[in-house]
Amino acid sequence: MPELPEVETIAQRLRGGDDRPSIIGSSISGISTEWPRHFEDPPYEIFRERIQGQTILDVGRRGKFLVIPNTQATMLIHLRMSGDLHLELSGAPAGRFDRTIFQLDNRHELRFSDARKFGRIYLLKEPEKVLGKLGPEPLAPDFSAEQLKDMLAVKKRQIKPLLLDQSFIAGIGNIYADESLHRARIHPRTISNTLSESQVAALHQAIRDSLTLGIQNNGATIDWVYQGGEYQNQFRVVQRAGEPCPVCGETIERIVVGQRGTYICPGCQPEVSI
DNA sequence: CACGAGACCTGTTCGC
DNA sequence: TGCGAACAGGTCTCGT
Repeated sequence: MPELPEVETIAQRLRGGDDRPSIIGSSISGISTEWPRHFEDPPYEIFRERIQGQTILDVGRRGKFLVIPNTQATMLIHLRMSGDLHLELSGAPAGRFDRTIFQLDNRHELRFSDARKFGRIYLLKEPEKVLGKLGPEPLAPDFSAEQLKDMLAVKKRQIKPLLLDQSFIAGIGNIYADESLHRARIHPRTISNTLSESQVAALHQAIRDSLTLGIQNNGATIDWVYQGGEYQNQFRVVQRAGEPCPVCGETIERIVVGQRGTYICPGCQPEVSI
């Protein structure tokens, strides 16, 4: 489910306000899991001991990680493909895929729902050990087209898989990569260091626009996994194979790039022959 | 360094 | 209706 806008939406929801309870300020009284492999570092039994009694101080986001500092350390949660986090009253009926549950001292539970069990949880004194491997935040005010140009220039990779590389730039996933490349009129197989300066500027703008729109729409709901987002209604190419491109009218195609399903408009995004 | 294949998991949807 | 194949918003590791 989650790319940057979806994770940002979840972080905002967990911060509460607006009739919604917050996890900030509550303490974790216990945890339970049916999938101990959620716990990457430290392993479950140690995690369980260390998290006991910790007070949650904040909920933030870095790339696709939820960043949850507490009294003694920082918890990181990565939702991978099918994860979701939601706050429920203790005793509320369990969801089908609720696999790890944090009991809070405010009569609520933080539930990690994860159909495919790919999600991972960390509790680290030094979260930079994990977060430090991430590339820049695409929505940071100081992330400039100039910086992107320099980053692209030193790589010789297909642009789409490069955008999906979290050490290159953080937070972009399959959907926002496709939407961004369509907005920027760039074919996903274009080699990064062959992009013109104007293409790079367009890509920079397109990435920020699509991510911002995603956040403004509470993310995208595509299938049964994640609910509550509306951005899917504004997709230009994703999941629209066979439909006319909203920009030029050509028929949208689904291809495969870097082993990922990829949507393009062949009119707007001509493949550059090398 | 760059890339493809295969793993990790389970659920839904598609095609015959 | 039934059944296997294909597909899914992510990332890691291995081999070339």
